[in-house]
Amino acid sequence: MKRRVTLKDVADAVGVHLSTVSRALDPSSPHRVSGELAERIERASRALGYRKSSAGYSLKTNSTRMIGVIIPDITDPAFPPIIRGIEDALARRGYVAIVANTDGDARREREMVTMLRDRGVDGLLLASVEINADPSREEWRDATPVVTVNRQVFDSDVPSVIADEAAGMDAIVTHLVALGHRNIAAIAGPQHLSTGVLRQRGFLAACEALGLGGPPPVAVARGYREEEGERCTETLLATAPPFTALVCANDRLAVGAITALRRRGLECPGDVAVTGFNDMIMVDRLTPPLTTVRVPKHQMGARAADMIVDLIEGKPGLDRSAMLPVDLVVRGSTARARPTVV
Amino acid sequence: MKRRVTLKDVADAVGVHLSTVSRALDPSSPHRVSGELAERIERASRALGYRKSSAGYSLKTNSTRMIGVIIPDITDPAFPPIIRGIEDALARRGYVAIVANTDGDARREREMVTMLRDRGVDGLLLASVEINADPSREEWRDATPVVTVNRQVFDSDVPSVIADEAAGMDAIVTHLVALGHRNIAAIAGPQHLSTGVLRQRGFLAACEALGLGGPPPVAVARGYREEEGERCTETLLATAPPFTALVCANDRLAVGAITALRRRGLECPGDVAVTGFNDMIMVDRLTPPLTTVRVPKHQMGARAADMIVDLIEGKPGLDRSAMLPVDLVVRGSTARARPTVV
DNA sequence: AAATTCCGTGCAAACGATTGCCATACATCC
DNA sequence: GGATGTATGGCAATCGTTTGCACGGAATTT
Repeated sequence: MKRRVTLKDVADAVGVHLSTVSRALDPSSPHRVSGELAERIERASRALGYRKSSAGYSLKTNSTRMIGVIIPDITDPAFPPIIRGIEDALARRGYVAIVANTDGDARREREMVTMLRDRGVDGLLLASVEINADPSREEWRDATPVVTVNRQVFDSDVPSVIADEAAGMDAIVTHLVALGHRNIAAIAGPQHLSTGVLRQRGFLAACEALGLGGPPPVAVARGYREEEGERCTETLLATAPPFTALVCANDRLAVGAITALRRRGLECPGDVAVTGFNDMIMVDRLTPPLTTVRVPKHQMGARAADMIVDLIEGKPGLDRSAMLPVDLVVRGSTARARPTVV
Repeated sequence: MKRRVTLKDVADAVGVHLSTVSRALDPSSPHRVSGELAERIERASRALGYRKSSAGYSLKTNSTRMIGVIIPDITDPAFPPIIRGIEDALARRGYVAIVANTDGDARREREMVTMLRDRGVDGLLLASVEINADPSREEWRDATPVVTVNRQVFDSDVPSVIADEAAGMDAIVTHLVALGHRNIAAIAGPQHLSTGVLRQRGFLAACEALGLGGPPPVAVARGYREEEGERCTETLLATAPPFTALVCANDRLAVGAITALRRRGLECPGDVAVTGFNDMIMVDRLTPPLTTVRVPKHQMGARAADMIVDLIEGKPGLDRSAMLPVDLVVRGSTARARPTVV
């Protein structure tokens, strides 16, 4: 068990003071050390295998170069691509992520936040937030920078990076209408999440803009889960006027919807067209492949990561928030509407 | 920007020395402090909002309570459940994970390892290892405990937690044979990964044990990806003798196989039965739902996490390695063999 | 030539915790 | 009653950095 190599060790090897080594090794030091000496120090430190102690560094600078990432559940296919984007961008800037799952529980979210702050994270990326501001969050926001990703809190100045939900919904409805659909129903997402309300608003606005008349039937899901998609579909089938297309707030809901439809003897897209949102993994392999909106998940995570690091390092900071463009990806779950309505 | 509360602050508040506070707050301290005093200290620390500085703690104790987790790609649905298991178990014991992706690149794996060690992780969980030992790993294994999860390195004493691959394959082949299949082909996984070779061995052994005669045709995939499943299926279709069942080393390969089969006008399970391995998310929603082997992913991660913490904390350590039982889950992608062979 | 600025380096004080050792006080034992 | 323990608490060293300040000498200015 050999002792670790410290600044002092390489200082002694070169014959200078350890503070000089510290400065020589920090390229951004305001205090320059002569070129030749820096060279020798560089060599010695490499030869001895010196590695800066992150504990010592953190203690002194009060910076850990760690970012806390809080998500509902890493097991939901919607999140891994975002996390990957975060990790990639963070790595480029010398940071790492610590991710924590809340399972959608607000209390657990608070626990995770304090746990992460205790660990000294330099900033927090929240993919778990609900639309109404958490008052306890305001207390520490000045101490720990926060940006939300994929979701946002309404009526608040917490920076966020989200997708252009409205544009996505507009693209979907436009597509459906072009296929001849006039009777469109929807399954909305949970209304305490920004994605849920923004997508629903977008859907409604698009229907209105395209002159579909009267408010379309919508069932609202209690969570982005397949079973909820099934339940909402049953409800719609039982209570709503006949429809030829079903717009779902998210891919998993759409998957559930197709299951429920099929169980009722209705085929997709033959009898009813179904659309998703997100373009998560595997939906292109379903039968039928799902028509959906691709949200730039990796880019979204990366952008949020860059944003929080900018905030932490006091960089100029281009924008305080970002809304990323989305693409409609047409696959097999949408087809021309049958002349005869179901 | 108010200064953080330190041990000294609460010590001053109570009127004792800070070392006493340190002891009072550490339940496992061998040095006991009187009940009444401990009580007052406890109260004061809570009142002042004291939180131990993890930097100070780490510097002094040389322990960060962080575990590095290295995986190929968090975006592959096979890994999030394992990671979740790791995180849950780690959290129970006061640790957190830092996960890094390698994209299957051995050089990147080494980079990530040094990055994590530089950050001072107390241990490493490797889901990225290949079967042949990395000599560079041996150097630091005494300094940083390692356990591999989901995969293992052969002929080495690195502790590992894996699934019972052989039993899984045996269950599959047995199931298929019971359905009347006699001509079974297989798509094996990459042979530099333990899952790849173990599952193939298991498959071959099962075929032999069930007296299927001659070595069955197998194509080996270069990676656990859908496209590889497609490619291997094409190969098999073109070069192998006719088969009624196709055993795939993993779910994603199976998904690709079904796609390729369908493209050739062959239906699953009507014309050929297809099986996967892993039971990843969504495979129960495919058409047909996939028959596969469920590996206890969450438990696998949790077990590995507990194992490495035991190693770190010098706990008795029950076993050095573990092999978790698996279950066959029969769904729609397997059916009775047609009398007429394809 | 004297005065002023730089530049490069060393010194030492933090940062916040843990822990071996010492001191005190009191109980216990013979 | 003296010796020996046994709790309890204080002291100070230590972990490895960063960084403000001092200092000497060289370069530049007046």
